[in-house]
Amino acid sequence: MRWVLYIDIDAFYVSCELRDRPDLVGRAVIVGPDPSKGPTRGVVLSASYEARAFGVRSAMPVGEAGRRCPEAVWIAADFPKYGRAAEEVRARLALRFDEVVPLSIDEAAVRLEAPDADAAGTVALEVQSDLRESLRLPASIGVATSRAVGKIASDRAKPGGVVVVRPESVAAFLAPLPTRSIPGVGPKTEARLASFGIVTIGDLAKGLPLAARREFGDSGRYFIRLARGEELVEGPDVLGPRSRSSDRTFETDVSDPREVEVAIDRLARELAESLAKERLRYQTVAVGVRWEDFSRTTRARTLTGAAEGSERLSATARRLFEELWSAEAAGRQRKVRTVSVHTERFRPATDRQRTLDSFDGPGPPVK
DNA sequence: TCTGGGGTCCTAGGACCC
DNA sequence: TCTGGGGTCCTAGGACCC
Repeated sequence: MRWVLYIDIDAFYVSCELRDRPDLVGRAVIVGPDPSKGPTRGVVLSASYEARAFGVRSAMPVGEAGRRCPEAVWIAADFPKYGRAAEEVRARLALRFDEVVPLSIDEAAVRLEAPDADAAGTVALEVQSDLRESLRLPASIGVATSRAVGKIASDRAKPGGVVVVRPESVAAFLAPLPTRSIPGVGPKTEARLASFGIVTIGDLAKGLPLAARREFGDSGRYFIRLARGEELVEGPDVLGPRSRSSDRTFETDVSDPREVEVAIDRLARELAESLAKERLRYQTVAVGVRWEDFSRTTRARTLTGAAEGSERLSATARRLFEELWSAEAAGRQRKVRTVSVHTERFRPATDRQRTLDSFDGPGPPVK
């Protein structure tokens, strides 16, 4: 019988930091920019369960988190460290499982053949101890026959548990949960469902009124299949990256377009460098602006062929920003909070020597 | 309380083609 | 002269996830 183990590392960034700072185990620890070190527009990236007891949550503005939990120990984020730890987890899982599907930096699913639910649950417990002992990382694991139910089970298993859902119990397991527990249902969809009287997954299992069926379309059909414990079509496994972007939020909102253009140049260079490392060429370039009122505008252009290097990226991005800015200047004239440079439609870079702009200037390429 | 920096997927309209 | 149906590509925006 085929099972899915859905593995989720608890409070991932904090747990990575605690490996280097065992003295902080058991304390309220928050990864993010320390608000006592001056004003910042940052948010909480990860909070230990001790900090969560004070009401601190991921994505909360750090000022709010500092007020809720004054005793917290703050640690600045170290993304390369977390990337390495994620690799360690995947490598460890690959020792035991043929198919390891990374689903985010702190989540992965593996396929398992096991005769019954008890046997699958035993394997999950072994994986959990293995990750704890070999990598010193705490995991929650959901065991089910589909990835989606496995994920929901892993959420219920947090922190540090294992939840096994037998195939015949899927609908009963899900029925009392709020629709919000479904991956893909956020606050907006939850509210739209509630307006039809659908609050729990059990309500969904009964079907949707005609008006709701029209409104939710394909996703509505998916929700109902899930709620009834029917077989689900699993998304494709590992694909290459589909897009890459870099953004920058200004410390204070900006009204001078030249200042934004300087930032765009720098973002384009960073992004081109990261794409070059992965040997990817891009064909679509976009620029996004988040305005002072937090709304967003984007402008995209697809090039006639795949491009690489920062010159082309930067020039295209600047042109898109000019268009976007003049449209705004003709109307509301809001200040810019965040600017982003975005690329997609990738093709592998060729071995042939590329265009001139992969050089930094005359002479041999630097580095 | 005042909201980061990454990403993915979906929808919808218009252009364009057969 | 005014017209169908289907498909793909492109763009913009939105919802959602970690």
